[in-house]
Amino acid sequence: MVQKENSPAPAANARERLIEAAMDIFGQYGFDIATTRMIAAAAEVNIASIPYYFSGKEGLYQAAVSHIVGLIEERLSPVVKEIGERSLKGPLFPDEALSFLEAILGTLIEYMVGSTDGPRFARIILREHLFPSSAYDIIFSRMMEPMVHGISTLIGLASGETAPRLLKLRAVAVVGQVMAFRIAREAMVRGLGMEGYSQTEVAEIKEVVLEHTRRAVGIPADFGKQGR
Amino acid sequence: MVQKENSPAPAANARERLIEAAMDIFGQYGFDIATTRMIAAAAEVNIASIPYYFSGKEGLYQAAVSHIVGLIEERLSPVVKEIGERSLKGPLFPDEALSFLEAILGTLIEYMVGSTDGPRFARIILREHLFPSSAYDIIFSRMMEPMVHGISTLIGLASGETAPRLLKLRAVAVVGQVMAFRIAREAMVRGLGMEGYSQTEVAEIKEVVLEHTRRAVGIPADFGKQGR
DNA sequence: GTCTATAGTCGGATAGAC
DNA sequence: GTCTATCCGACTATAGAC
Repeated sequence: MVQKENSPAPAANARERLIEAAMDIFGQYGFDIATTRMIAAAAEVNIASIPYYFSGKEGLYQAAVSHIVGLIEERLSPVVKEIGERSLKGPLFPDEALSFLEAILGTLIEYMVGSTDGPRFARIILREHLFPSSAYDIIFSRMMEPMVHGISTLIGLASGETAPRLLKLRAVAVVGQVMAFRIAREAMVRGLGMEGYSQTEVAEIKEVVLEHTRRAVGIPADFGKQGR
Repeated sequence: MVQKENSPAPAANARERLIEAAMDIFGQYGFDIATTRMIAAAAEVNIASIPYYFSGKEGLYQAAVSHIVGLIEERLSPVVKEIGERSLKGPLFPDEALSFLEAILGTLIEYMVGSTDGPRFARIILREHLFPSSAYDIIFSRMMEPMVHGISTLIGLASGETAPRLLKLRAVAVVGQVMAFRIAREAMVRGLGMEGYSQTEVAEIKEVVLEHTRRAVGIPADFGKQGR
């Protein structure tokens, strides 16, 4: 697997390198400012590889979005799996549903707001919501739909609320709080005089969002012993 | 003020027409996809007028952003004015602060989520948060900073909370809920099978956000008679 | 102050050698 | 499968007539 020391450098596995670089560049600049030249340069791969492997810039973009969604699925999979296994043994108790909900939101915040790569990926996701492209289908069907469905179900189980529409609205509002801190990062950074969120800030954000969520869902502070 | 019926059509007040069209086109397509040709065509003005009046595409964009911020200021000005006048007579009571807060959020939701032009403008605002350009200063200093400051102050007065940092985080989370419904519009529309928000949906959204806000801020349901 | 014509730049995709 | 060279198209901005 060692590369030739000579100049041209064949750069094997160009496909993977391109996807990696594409997530980075598209995330940083957005679809239309990012150029295939930038991406090829970052991947240290020839520009012609892009139409070759992905039949164009747009194909590469879709592949990158798909990969990002995969990363998020991966992050959430432990909790999702746990919920699945627990559900086999019968319906969740409210306090269980609540702690699953908190686990999901916590993971989301840590990844989308806190980590170094998450925020860049979050930009792509959010951008697709503002200006949906052909890649939005991937985001909707593999990420937004399952997430809103899952969260509204958990809110229902935790709160006892049953109206599905109301639950969906609550779920969107709750997820929206998480996204707000990603979107408002710029304003927060200026207004609070930070330069990006540190671990402390992420912890504070998590605390506020989880507290709001518990309250919004109508769960009293002394919950946990009730409902059984 | 009547125009010549002849072909070339001089198109007076080109400046205003350009700003009007720019808000529309930039809002619909985003800065880089929107072209000066589109805007000039929509404004029924010659392309060369753009560098002439605004010294380029970017200058026109800034002018459009500034105008949008002005429109939002205008929408909120009645409440802001009322708060200012009331504040002269002494500090606000908690229930007064709450109802001002609700008025502001309600206006925001109606305009940014519900109305026909608001959502298009909201796209520009949100986009600037994801990919700040030279126009972000305008948005931050004339809109985000005052809004977060005002809302966190009102939350403080309504809830009795005093820690400024916590209040700011709460304010961002609360505003984030409003934005969530603009961002998630696409997903909501698909997931709930609507096509755009109707008046009914806007009312539901308003109800949910205001309810969450009251609860998040820690105001009991039977509030209003307390604190005096 | 508004227009036409054009210059100058750049990005994406293709052709074809290796 | 990777590379070089090149083409084509599109966009912004400028020059200069009216």
